[in-house]
Amino acid sequence: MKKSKIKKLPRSFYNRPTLTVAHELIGKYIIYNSPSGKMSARIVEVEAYIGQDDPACHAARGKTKRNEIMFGMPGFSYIYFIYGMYYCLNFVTESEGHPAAVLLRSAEPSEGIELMLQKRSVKKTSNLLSGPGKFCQAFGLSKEQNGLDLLGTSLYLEDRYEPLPDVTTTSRIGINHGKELLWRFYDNNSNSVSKTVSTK
DNA sequence: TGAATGATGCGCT
DNA sequence: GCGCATCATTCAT
Repeated sequence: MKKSKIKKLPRSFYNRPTLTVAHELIGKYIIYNSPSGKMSARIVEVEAYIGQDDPACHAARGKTKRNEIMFGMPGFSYIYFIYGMYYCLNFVTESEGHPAAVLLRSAEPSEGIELMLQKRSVKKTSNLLSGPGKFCQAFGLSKEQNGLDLLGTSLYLEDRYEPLPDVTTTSRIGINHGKELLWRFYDNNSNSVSKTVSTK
């Protein structure tokens, strides 16, 4: 077995300001030991959603059955159903009682690509995980995986100590409120980003 | 290359 | 009912 430096991200990684966590998540790896096998991918695009003052955050108008996981401890998965057919995966950040999360928007497939292609057939792998709905479809994530502890053995994130990516910051996508906030982060050198924004 | 649109179901007013 | 942290397809340029 190859000796490479790999470390599962600890609870303390998530228990920090959400914008810091979001920025540092670019270039990290997500691993899912699914019922059909192991899958992993390199994160290239995320967005931050931060409680009280963020009108686009699900938790902005208080705690409900749907968003209660965001009010809990950091380092858990928050998965919600959207537009009648897709799921989106978030990582809960900041301390308990402070609702915030980072939305995983897109990633580059790494291990278990065949498994992903069984759930979602595409011509180019650059289109396999290049969107929040696409990612959950390929990984087979649904409400069953909502509220998983990211320090468990099923779903977790790793730091593989690769060179730090060149990260670009823009406004978030697909929302109607809080558009002015530059809370979207992506790897400027990846071809798997969900939507390119004119950088003029 | 980009704009418009339909699919489809849940949570909240 | 309406709106939604989306996507694939269709049609126009």
